[in-house]
Amino acid sequence: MMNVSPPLTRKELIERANAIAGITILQLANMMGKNIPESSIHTKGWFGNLLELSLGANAANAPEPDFTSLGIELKSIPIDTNGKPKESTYICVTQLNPIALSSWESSLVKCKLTEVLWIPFEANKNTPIPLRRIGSPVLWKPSTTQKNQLKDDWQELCDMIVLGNIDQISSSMGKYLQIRPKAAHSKSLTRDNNQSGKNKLTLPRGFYLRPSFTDSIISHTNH
DNA sequence: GCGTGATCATAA
DNA sequence: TTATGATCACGC
Repeated sequence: MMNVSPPLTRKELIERANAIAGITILQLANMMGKNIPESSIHTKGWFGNLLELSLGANAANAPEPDFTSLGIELKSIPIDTNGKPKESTYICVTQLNPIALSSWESSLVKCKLTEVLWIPFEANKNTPIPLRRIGSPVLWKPSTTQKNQLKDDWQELCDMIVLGNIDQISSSMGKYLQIRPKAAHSKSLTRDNNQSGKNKLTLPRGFYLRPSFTDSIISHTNH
């Protein structure tokens, strides 16, 4: 399998992403010497990993942006035949300690969403995986309005956690940013280390962006 | 278990 | 049809 080194500049990263825009998943897999899985049931995240390899992402599974030195996060985003996001987008784990909950400015969500390279790809079930095409990349930084929207949601949700009410959080909360389970299974447990959490065990959760938010990103920038 | 990459499956 | 809650795989 070919090894791709990290891009040294934003420009180089964008050029790499533009170079694969329009090709199929089969073509990219061939370039990287990878076999395409039959089904995505047991290979969730496969395409995201293929993209990381082919663009030279280097953060591995560390809680920081994929292109570490550039501070840019990579996100693949499945789109339907109308170009709309098919799924919400996972951002990061919901940390349950006082420092992580103390301010938006120092939060992992803000860090991950400082700058994102979105790579849309066709994901309608009627198209065989190998024939699905990769779309044009969108390099995005949140606007002031978007930042405020995300911050408001983050604050509301984190306030609940700080008050010891994490188990009252529902996925329906948050206009654009939501908290949902992120675990191996529904019986998974993690410790709530925030000061009002009384060290209770709770289901691990993550932050996700709703499709309405990501749609505004990818359809805005494309025309 | 934690954090990464996400999508599945069914209730609403 | 859509969104919530659940789940799959992997490195460490």
